[in-house]
Amino acid sequence: MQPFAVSHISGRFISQLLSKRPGISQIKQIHAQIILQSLASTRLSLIDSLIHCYLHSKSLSSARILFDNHRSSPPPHVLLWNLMMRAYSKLQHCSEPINLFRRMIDTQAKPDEYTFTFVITSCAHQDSVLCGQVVHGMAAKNGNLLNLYVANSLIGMYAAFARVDDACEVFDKMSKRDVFSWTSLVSAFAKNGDMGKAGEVFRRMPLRNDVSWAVMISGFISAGMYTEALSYFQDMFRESNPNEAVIVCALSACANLGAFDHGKWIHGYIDGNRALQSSNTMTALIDMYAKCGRIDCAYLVFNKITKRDIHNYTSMISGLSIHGRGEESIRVFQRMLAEKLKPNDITILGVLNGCSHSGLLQHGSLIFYSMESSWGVVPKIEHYGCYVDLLGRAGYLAKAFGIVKTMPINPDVVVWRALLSACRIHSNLSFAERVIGYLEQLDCGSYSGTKVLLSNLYASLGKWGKVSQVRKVMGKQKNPADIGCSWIEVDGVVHEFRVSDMLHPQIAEIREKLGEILKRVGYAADATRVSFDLSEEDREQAVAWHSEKLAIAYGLMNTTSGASIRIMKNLRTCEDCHALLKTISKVYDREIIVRDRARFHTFRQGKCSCNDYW
DNA sequence: ATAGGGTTAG
Repeated sequence: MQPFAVSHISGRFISQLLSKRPGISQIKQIHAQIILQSLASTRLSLIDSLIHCYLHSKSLSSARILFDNHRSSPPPHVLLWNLMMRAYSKLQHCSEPINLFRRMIDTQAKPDEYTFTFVITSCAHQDSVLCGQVVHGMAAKNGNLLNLYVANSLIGMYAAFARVDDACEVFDKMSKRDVFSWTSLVSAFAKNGDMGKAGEVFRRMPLRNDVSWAVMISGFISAGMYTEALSYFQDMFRESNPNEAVIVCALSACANLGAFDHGKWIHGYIDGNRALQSSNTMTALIDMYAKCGRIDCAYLVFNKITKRDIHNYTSMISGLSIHGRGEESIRVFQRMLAEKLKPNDITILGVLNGCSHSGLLQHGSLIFYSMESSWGVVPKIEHYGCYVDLLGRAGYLAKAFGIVKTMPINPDVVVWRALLSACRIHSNLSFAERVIGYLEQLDCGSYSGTKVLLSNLYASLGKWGKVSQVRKVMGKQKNPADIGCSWIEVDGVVHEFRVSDMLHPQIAEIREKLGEILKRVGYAADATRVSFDLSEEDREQAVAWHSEKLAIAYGLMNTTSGASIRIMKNLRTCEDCHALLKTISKVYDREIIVRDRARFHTFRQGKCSCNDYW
């Protein structure tokens, strides 16, 4: 039977067509012609070009079929292996480049510097240090280490594994380095949490670009050094303009610091740059405003978005939740479902959190029990933690304990803490002791993490003998990151206070003001309740120096324009401070908003918005 | 060819 070929097209002409990298529908027509005219057997290079074209139009599966078929008789050219590997190495968490590399070695094909760059990159995407080291060795044997790209990708791979020494070794042996080599080395130190060294290398760089700045700024953020992140963000403007990644990072720093004025400035900058207006920046803006205590501004950003995606919704829902606006959080969630958007695990976590803050047991239970069947999201440990928290806060201690005992994942410290927290809220010591008894029986590592909570529980019930008993078992395990630390933003400047630190330039003034406040509100600190981690001698000083109180003093001293003082904190508001804030809000007639980790408490006229806290 | 990103309960 004759093929339907309308006219005969020469192999040479097809080759020319393919070299122009046509679109997918044209490629398919040309592919059909090659089959119809049996050109594949006479001109093998046509298939190679065809694979090249399929890869160019991102049709990886079509390319793969052709590649696998023609591989047998004359083995494919290195270029073709490389092209296939490059395509797969663009996908993260894909082991195909390594599989292809193995097959390539088996067919006696000789890898070149391109091959190694792709394979090394995908070793970094994979979680395989060992694989990377083997490939490193092979590249060395092949004499490809002198290639700039190969060495750069090696530094990048060791950076991904936070293997600083290996990254340095490759870097030191290079004869020529570019901005990629330097940036990757900075990234290695940053991934390792050593921002001091990262900064050193960063300053030594002969040339920096926007990515180099992004690596530093995001490094500071993962290290929890938000003030430093913002200061680098400001320095950056002298050299280059921030890109989307940097903007998102800077907004995250503002969110963590509660730096509203700074965040607002960045918002203005985004409004003036079309290139920065993306779903990512909108999501980060919503999050920033919510975490700065300005849910009204978060709404404004959210409502202005024309086509809202799942991340925008997630950010808005979580924002409403930390503000204790559970009903609204559910309403936005339902609006999202009506728009046929499928929630992800974090969206569900956000809405569950909203339910637990607002005591919406029924809504929360419904979402928790149907999340897998309705949206295909398998409950993770975080969701269990949230649900246990929801049940516990609502007073269903036995039901919550039942969930913990029967859940399919091993409960972690967070879950136990949520359960014990609920016991504290409902002043149910005997139930807490039952939980502790159960935990001791299990004899697992999670017990130690709950001791702080148990001691807080005893403290809130005035059982001081029990408190010191538990504290003794805990011993000294002070984590520097957990030391009391508060921030307050006044006129665009973020002021940071730590327990017993004297670094603030106005510390003497603030101290004086604090003394005045304490006297005026008739406040007597109960030294037995604060800072058990400190020695006896330090304790009294620590009470007076407690970072949060310093921040309040500074706020009262300097917030003259508005009635409200906003304080952001990374530690649990301690009990005596809570009492102090109530008194101050009454005596000074100020509204005080405190952020405790991710939750807001508003103090107004001697009352606190959250009644479940103590 | 090689480097960088947010949304998470307590």
